[in-house]
Amino acid sequence: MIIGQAADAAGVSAKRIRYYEQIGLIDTARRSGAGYRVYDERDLHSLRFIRRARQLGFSIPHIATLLALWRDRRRSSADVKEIALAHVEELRSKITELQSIVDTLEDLAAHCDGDSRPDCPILAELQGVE
Amino acid sequence: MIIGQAADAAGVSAKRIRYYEQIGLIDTARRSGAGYRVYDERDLHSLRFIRRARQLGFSIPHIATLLALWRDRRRSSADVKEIALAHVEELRSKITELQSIVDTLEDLAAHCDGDSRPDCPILAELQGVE
DNA sequence: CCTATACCTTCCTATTATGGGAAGGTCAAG
DNA sequence: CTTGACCTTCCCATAATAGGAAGGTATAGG
Repeated sequence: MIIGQAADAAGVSAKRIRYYEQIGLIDTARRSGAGYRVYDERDLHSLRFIRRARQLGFSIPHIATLLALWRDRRRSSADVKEIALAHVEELRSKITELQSIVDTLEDLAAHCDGDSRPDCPILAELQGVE
Repeated sequence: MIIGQAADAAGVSAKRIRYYEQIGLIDTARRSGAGYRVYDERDLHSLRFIRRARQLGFSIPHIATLLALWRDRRRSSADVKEIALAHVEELRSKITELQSIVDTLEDLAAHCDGDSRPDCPILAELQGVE
């Protein structure tokens, strides 16, 4: 299987696969006589694992750790859980931050007439009028 | 007032001010005899406006528009409100997305023993075991 | 056998909004 | 006149890709 086929099968772009190889997230692929990267089912499993982890918002360094744990038969589930929960905490903070922005903007927008007149609490707030 | 003072007064770094000038978000600063950028109160107002807008998560292109509206005495508040509400919608989608990841991870973590044994629903999910 | 086209390769650029740092000029105080 | 704290420009790095150029390869059809 060459890179385009692997990309289709794993649901990632060929570009990404090369990038993951370049940064060392996946092993250097074997090459065909013509220099084409060659993949097998095991590689697809890794690529799919990476894709799912990315979809869950894990960073590539975190995924590197998760991949290592995944391959380690003697891992402890506690290690995995710790990474996942730390990630959840990060996401929660981000959500809280975004939510507070939403609240602020909605409050401002609610007091903005939204008509053709120039008066606007949103700009007033940005301007720093208390 | 030179850049370091303006930076302190406006609560942004000197680097940022130069960057904002470079990309055209703020006007090219006047220069002193020695070539130092010189700022006045009006510039500080703009920089503070930008800082607050960044804190509310507006992108620089959006801020450019908001700044233009802010300076336009004949603006309509509807234009400002529209940008703000569109931004709110983006934030909401992002929050929803993050929240769904949090829900997934918490569910998986709840079923993960988190002990020294290797069994781990989190890795099982990433692996694609249904 | 030749050619088209659909791949593959590497390498370089761009994205977003900064931060870091080097090399060198300037200014104020002591 | 030196020292230190500024300023200047310019280049590099970040995270995780996408896009594209230039050139090699595999395959199918005529």
